[in-house]
Amino acid sequence: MATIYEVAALAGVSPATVSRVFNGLTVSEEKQRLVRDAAARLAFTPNKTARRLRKQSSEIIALLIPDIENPFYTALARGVEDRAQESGFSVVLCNTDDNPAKELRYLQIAASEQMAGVILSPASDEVDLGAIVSLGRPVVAVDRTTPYPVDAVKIDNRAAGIAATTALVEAGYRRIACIAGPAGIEMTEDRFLGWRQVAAARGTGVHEGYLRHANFRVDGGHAAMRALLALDTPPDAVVTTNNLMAIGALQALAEAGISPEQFGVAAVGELPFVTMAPAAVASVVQVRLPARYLGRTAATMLLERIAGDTQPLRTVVLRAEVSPPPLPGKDPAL
Amino acid sequence: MATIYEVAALAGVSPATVSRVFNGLTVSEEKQRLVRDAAARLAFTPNKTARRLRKQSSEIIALLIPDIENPFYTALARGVEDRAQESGFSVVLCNTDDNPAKELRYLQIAASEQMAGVILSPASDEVDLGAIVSLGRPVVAVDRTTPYPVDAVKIDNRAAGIAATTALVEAGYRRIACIAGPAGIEMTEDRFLGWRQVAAARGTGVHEGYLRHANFRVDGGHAAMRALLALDTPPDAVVTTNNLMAIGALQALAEAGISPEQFGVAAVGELPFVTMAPAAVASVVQVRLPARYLGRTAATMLLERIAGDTQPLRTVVLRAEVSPPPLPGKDPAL
DNA sequence: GTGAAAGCGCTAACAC
DNA sequence: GTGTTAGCGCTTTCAC
Repeated sequence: MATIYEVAALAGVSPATVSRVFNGLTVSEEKQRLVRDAAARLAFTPNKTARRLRKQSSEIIALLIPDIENPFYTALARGVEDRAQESGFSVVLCNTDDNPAKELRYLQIAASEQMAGVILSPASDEVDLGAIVSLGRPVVAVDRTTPYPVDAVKIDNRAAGIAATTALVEAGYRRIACIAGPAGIEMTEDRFLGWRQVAAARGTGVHEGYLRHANFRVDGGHAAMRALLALDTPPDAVVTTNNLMAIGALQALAEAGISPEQFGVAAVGELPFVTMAPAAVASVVQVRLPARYLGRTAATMLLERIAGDTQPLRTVVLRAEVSPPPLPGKDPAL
Repeated sequence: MATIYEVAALAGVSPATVSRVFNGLTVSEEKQRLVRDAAARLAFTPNKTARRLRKQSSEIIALLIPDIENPFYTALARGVEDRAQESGFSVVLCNTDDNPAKELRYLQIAASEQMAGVILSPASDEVDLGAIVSLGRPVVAVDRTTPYPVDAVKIDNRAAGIAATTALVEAGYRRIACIAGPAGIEMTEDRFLGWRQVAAARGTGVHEGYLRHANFRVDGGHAAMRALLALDTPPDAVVTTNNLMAIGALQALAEAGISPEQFGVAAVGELPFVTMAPAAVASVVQVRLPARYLGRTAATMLLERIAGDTQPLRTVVLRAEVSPPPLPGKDPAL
């Protein structure tokens, strides 16, 4: 790989001039041409590592998500990546598995790699952002929050829980259960509080055992749904606080020979890749979360901070909406 | 961030000794202790950027995939990441969108970032790996191949296509169509050649218009299936050469009021997140591709090359298998 | 076993 | 507008 010195020698200018050309600083037309020609002839690419060492910062942002196999997070990642790319940044995707130890390790890597900033969906409230923040690296929390004072982009989770539950009530269901995520994560707690609020207000009664905590994955939703069906007075509908648990619940229902037309299912989140009959799909309430936009917004905020924006901490709250499934063959807009 | 010099000063040794301690070179017990204490007190973390500039190489590998929202690739990425992590490497995930321009850009980034190696699923045959290879960076092609001489890990695609089609023939279907991916990608061509071979051999006859090329996404499969159903003599079964197009096909069938029990569907690839009734699921033939293992194998090969392995180029071919769906609630093993 | 010193390739003062 | 030069923090000869 050619260096700035070789280009300079070939072009008959100083290394500094070559650097200036590649950084868009003022250089005479004439020398600019000489430099570009020489660079092209040597297939010169600036060495990012040297530049980073010198500048103490890079054009890489770290994105820490709990589960790369959850379509919600891949859509979010997509949003981050698209926005980052527009500004010439690259994204390193890190999968934390909701494991605080992995999360911490990635934060250390982000620091020692001089990454420009971090977007993360914290695995737990205890995540220690102190080290990275004190390094002056901007951090944005996305989807989930953290007690640490950083910018955040989130969903109005309470409203989402309310919307999901209300839709079931209005469809005539009266014994509405809730499959919530692990206790201790504000995002899922807000969603199930929305459920509880509606259940209490509408007098549908919150039966004993109608609240289930599960992991956020398909198997968690599946097991929880089976348990609900095994109750003495099983529910006639269920709200899940994320997308994958809804899949698990639907699987358990299918195994029990129950179609979604007979049993109310509402998910906070969008079901990925549904292949059910249109009527069945239509009967599943989906509170669509703007995952991609969430990522794009987080990236935008982070990039602003990286650029030196010093306004007070912000939390952007996005509103989810209950909506019909998108037409097949249509890509959901941004 | 503390530097090696500050640690050295505090420990009363030379910077070189600090470096040696952190690289596991021979240093006396005594000084080792001093250095570690000083490092701990200063919360010292070695600066990876400086190290990389000096060593001309990093512990980062680039993974270029066509579609991060396709569960096949996220599973593959998962395999790469797990294996990389075991060796202390990080993975940068890059989404090429099957766009040669994006792919090229990422390859340039990989080079200028001194990444240790590249694993990629080429967007096209024309991808130019010359630059990165001539830099001495190892490259492994995964899932898809490239004319360029690099290591590769792939599926026996012809066999997969044969298996999918044979299963439909044995189930009694006689008018079997094929929804293939874009022309010009060897992976999908091999799969549809498997289909054609069986169709010809079994005398099921390859009707005019039974072969459809589509993009690899859900909408592509959906449109292709609709077109097939609109034929004068529509097929009674279909083989799709990837997972997402199968989803699209199933959606189109569902819209037409046709259940998978009535119309044969075979997919090369695994349907993600199925929520259909067990009987319907069972009637869909899925040729399961070991996505995660594909990724893990590619990562292993790459890491061997990075470590200096100079054996001749290898291509590992993995065999897919037709199998029943995994039990719900079970995570597919590695 | 340990220290001194020379870079890795780039950027940013600082002179001119 | 352009060249000279001093590092960024680390690894690695080369002496000792």
